Amino acid sequence: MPRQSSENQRIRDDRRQQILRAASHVFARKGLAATTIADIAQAAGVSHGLAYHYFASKEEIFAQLIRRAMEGTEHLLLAARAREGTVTTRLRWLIEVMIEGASDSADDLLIVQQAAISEAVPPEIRELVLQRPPVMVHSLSQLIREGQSNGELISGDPEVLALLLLSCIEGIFSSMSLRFQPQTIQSIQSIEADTLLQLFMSR
Amino acid sequence: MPRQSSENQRIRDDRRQQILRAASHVFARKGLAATTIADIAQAAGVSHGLAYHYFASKEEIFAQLIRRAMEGTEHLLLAARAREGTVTTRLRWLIEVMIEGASDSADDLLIVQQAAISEAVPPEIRELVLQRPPVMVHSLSQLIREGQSNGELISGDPEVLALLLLSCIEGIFSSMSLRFQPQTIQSIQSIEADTLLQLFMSR
Amino acid sequence: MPRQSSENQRIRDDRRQQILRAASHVFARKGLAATTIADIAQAAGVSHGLAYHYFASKEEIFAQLIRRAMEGTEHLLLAARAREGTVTTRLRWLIEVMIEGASDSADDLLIVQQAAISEAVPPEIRELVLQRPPVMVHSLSQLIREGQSNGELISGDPEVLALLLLSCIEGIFSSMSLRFQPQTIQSIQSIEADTLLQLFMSR
Amino acid sequence: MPRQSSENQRIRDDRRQQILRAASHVFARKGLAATTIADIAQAAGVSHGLAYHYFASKEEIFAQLIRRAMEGTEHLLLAARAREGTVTTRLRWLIEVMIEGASDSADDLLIVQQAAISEAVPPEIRELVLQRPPVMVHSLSQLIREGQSNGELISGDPEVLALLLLSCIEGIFSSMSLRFQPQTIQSIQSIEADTLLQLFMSR
DNA sequence: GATGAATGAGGATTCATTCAT
DNA sequence: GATGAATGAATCCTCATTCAT
Repeated sequence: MPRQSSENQRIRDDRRQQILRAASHVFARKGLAATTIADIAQAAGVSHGLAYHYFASKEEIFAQLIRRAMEGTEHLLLAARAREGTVTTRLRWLIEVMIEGASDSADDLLIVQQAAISEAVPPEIRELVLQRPPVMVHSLSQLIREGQSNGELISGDPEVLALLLLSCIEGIFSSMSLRFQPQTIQSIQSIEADTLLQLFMSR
Repeated sequence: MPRQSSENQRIRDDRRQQILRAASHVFARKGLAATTIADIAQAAGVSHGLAYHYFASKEEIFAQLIRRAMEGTEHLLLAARAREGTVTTRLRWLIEVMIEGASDSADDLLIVQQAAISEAVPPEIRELVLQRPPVMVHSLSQLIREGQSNGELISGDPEVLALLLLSCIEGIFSSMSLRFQPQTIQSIQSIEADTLLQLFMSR
Repeated sequence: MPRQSSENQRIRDDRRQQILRAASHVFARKGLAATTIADIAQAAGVSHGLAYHYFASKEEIFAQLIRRAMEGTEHLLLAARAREGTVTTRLRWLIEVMIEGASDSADDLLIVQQAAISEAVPPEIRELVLQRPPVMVHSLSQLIREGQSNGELISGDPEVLALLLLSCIEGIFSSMSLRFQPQTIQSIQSIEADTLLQLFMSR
Repeated sequence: MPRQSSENQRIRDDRRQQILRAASHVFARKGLAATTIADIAQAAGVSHGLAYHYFASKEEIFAQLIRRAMEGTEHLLLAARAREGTVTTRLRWLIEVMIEGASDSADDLLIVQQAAISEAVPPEIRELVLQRPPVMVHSLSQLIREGQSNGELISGDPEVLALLLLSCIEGIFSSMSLRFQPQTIQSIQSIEADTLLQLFMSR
């Protein structure tokens, strides 16, 4: 008698997650090109054949991770803009949330960064990745514009300032992923939001 | 009549540079693993066999580029610390010089970044790359400490502040390499140094 | 209540036939090596696992098809030789029956042809296939000999003439399987038997 | 000093031929799907890597063989139609030449046959192969028509008769390739042309 | 009986590296 | 110095086959 199809579905879902999780870890450390399917399968504790049962190719695994990694970030900016309070407060919230989240999803961040850097990733994935920053810059610039009009923030091209802030955050992410000891991360998180904010506050 | 050995030497040097330049370009775009010797040779306009006259392996080319890329950055910090003027002035100079330099050596920066991210690069190269940031953080922290003691800069763990500044600069480099149109870079360069400085100035 | 064993047997037989029929179709179009068990299972509308309930391997399915395909042809020659009438009449009957049958079992014919051509089919199957033609040639040569001795047929080595006839018939089969539109087949069938006969009639 | 480019060209041509020759042999015996590049390389006495130096893929080797195999056949029919003499004479010449040629290029013939049979060969190659027969049938039918109008040949749809003749020839080829001992081939060649002709001569 | 998840051997293909010329 | 033919290790991917359910 065949397995119940619901049971099968559960197995499938489990395995997919298991493989994706392992892949995320390995891709983050080695990059797309240097990672072999065997690496991923071994990290996931399955045979490499099974990886192909669930994903068409190494690239597809990578693509799915990228998609998953980018889903979250979108909302965050909209949420920040929709909040109550001064622009400064909302910006602080945004920075805090992003930096807190960073340590949870360090692998995802590294993967997205690699995808952004390397022309070796398939074009359709790259487009996905390269599209996002301009969108985010634009969205953030709206919030900055608002802060400028009520005098909270310094003047200057809002798009440029938004890019500056996002770049700094990205740089911090990168440092955190690569170089921080867990205990250092704590102390950083507490200091950064406030300090970064100084960048933009008028005085 | 055999060619003069000095003439030979010149040819050798030219070829080496030619290959390194091409390699820098390709590695920056594709990463170590995804770049083939054939890619490099083609970009340099030589046969792939010739690359092995001048370099022992693909990794060695990569390693040489990394070494070259990191030579400059060392001095910069020492130079900043040795300068005349207030700490603020010296920090501004440092940031300006780094950001100006960035657009000249965008390829180098991307390569170093990849080397830092990816475990796929040979250990001896990675060590080289991962050693540097702590050294730089420490060196910069000395300057910050000086600024704190005379009240120019805000208080806080100098190492953490140094890391924060370097991370921001790195994030900006990354954005510049990947996303800026040439004309945008101009406007960014003018705004950033001053703005970034605000991070640390006491008020 | 367990199913009646006769009922079970019927199901088993049905499934076997279903799989063999599908396999015949797919093998005829792709050949042994290029056909996957998944192809066959899909064409049969069953899971690929089930194919292994009924057959030990892909090769065994192929072998069974070959055996089945060759069962018929044997009798035909004996039947022709045992018939009443002139040799010419009996030859005409033989050719007609073979060519009529061809369109019903085009898939089988293509499979046997592939088995004959390709060294990639397992030796024991190949032997089966390669054994047959000599036997058929010999059997047919007896009939031809008879026709020669009573002056109906032209002279010449009976074995060679038999081979010639069988080769022509095979060539026609092949053309019919591959290239004819259904409607063309009709008109061919009517013309061929008589025309082919001319090959051998003395004049 | 690099090798003279003419010398290189010679080597390249030699190797290509060497690989094609070996491939022809192996493909003829095993078929496209069951043949591995390693088989071909080994038969050619080169490494499998080298095969990829000269050909993009297994399929490309196969395609080149198909193209080569079909070049000759075209001309033959035109040549036959352009000859002097009765239609009967010209037909005999055609058959003789084809059958003589067959033993020289048995491998090519088997390959073309497989390509015609199997859907596993890439579509663009298959089209090439399936295009030919209709063209040949039509061309031959012109000659037959001529023979009918002057009473040399029996009546009947010229296209059908042309197909019949070509099918017989193909069947004979097939038999010759697969089953004949070299010495038998001789005796066959002498008998067939005349005998086959009988098919079509009016009486 | 029936399903499909799981494995791993096998085969296509790429590419770093060597070496004769 | 320079070229590119040649090799083979490494890697992607497919698919026959097994087996728990």
